[in-house]
Amino acid sequence: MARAATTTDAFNAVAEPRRRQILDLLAQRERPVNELVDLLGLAQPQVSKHLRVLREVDLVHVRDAGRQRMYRLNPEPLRSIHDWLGKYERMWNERFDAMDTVLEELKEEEDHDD
Amino acid sequence: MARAATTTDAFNAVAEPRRRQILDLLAQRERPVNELVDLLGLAQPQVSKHLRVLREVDLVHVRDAGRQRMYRLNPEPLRSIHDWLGKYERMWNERFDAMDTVLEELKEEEDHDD
DNA sequence: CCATCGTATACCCATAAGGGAATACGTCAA
DNA sequence: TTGACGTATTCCCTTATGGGTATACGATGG
Repeated sequence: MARAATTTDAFNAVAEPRRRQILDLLAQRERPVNELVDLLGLAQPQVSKHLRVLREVDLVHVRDAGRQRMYRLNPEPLRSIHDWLGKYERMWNERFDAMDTVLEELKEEEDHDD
Repeated sequence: MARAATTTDAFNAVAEPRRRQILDLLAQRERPVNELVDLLGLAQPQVSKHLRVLREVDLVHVRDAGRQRMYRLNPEPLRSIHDWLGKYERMWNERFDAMDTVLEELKEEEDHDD
């Protein structure tokens, strides 16, 4: 089996930097394709393709405006990612007590942990 | 160009469900490979391969313990994902005022938004 | 020193990615 | 109607995934 399709879920869709850029731009306001093309410095077809992926995972909504297509962000699917991260968030925020930390570090050294 | 390597960053590494499962299991405690194999119901080589990816993006640390290799979670890289999501979090939490919401919905209908 | 355990690597395969380039399609202006 | 504009789709190509299977490798127990 090959790698899961980028359209499988938000996780896969968002793994691509360009698509994250697009979302970042749409986070500010609704935009037509050409505007994204200009801002990204990418060829129009690739932008359309990225938008297709984002559409398929429902991260963006489209609205016809004459011959233009206005793309708008739909942050909802990102929530699933955020939810998954939830259980880890405390791990990097939480202040582990000094004892454990020191023991961890010592252990790593003597075991040549990489 | 092909898709970015899974080892490019945490985003790509975590896009694979199996790898998320592995992280979930390691979130509980440090574990040797075989234990993960049993818990995941995957073949040992695939588990080792997934662990390799996770190692390369520094999401896990290894420690030699005799003939076993104990894998431990390192949540740090997940932070970059969390940080990126930060700017969107308010969008799905924030209470948009009723007016905007209604206008949005009406607009979608008349434009046959998909 | 040898056999075995626990893991990692090497191969083979089918699948699809993302960029480039050409082209199809719908809408609007003249 | 025609032509230009804005966008989507198609095709080509290179690359690497992830699973399957076989095998290599280091450590341990006899």
